[in-house]
Amino acid sequence: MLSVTCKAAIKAVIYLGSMFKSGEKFGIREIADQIDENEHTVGKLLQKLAKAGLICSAKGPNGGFYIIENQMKLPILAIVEAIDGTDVFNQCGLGLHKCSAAHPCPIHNDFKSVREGFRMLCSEKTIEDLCLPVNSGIAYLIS
Amino acid sequence: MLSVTCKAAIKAVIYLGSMFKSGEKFGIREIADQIDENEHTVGKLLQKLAKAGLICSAKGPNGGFYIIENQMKLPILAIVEAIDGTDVFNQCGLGLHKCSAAHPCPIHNDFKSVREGFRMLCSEKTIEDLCLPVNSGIAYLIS
DNA sequence: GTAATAAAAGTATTTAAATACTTTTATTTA
DNA sequence: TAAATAAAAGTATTTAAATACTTTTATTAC
Repeated sequence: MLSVTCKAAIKAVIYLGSMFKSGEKFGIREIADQIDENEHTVGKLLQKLAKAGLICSAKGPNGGFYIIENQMKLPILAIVEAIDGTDVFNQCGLGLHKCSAAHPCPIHNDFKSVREGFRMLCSEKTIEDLCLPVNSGIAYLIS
Repeated sequence: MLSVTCKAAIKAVIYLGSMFKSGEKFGIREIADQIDENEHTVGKLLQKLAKAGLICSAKGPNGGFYIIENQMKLPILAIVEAIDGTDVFNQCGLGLHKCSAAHPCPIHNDFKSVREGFRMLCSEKTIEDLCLPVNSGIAYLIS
């Protein structure tokens, strides 16, 4: 569904969100550790997210990544679009390059429902929403 | 969601199914052409499907691949399992190695619904079902 | 203003999936 | 039985994503 990098990005942002109240900034290494993902992959993706305005970053001593109130309100759709693009939400279930209601593949409608369900999930859940269960200890970013 | 190879496999089997009544056999090249997929990829995948008993094959002159009545009754789930395995139906939406109701990721339940929707689609739709719209010209295997 | 810190940026390597190529085996037909 | 055909099988290459490494830039603190 989503690339490894994109799933890591969502976890990274939820991690920053769950630490929002601390007012601290977090380094690449620490974030990677907390979400059990590759440090280099996390470094690159944090850069992209910062450039896209989905998180904030600060260079130098006591620098790192953090998130602000407005960013907490964003749906995870914003992260998916920034990292993987919008293809996930449009691609044909059987890989037809041009699959549409007018020229459908044999599973067009059923797969569309699945895809729409996923899009719904991504557009309805905000970072803030997903931080709640993490902060209350009923959901995790690491196994 | 599914690998390129797996999507090609489903299309290949639907193609064979849609040609079922002809009683003919079809070569790798022809199948690849009809579903607009790479010839080599299709060759490999047809071998796998034949070995898994999801389609039939015959060597030599007038040989090729074909499908029999029983195989038409199989759900496309059988193809997915043979090519991509069962991971698609179990993997965590955020990539946690062990994500469960007891130790869930923040999108556990919502993603589970999406995944279950897809599993439903795969286990309910048989080759036969998906050949119908293709044979009546209202669905396509190629754009 | 110098040293230390940490992200930004650019480049290189690794890995797995996809694609390509080659050889072998089974089957048919003449 | 020999030639032709087509899948089976094995190996090699390519490609894109992931991971690794290096250099640059900005910021802080002394």
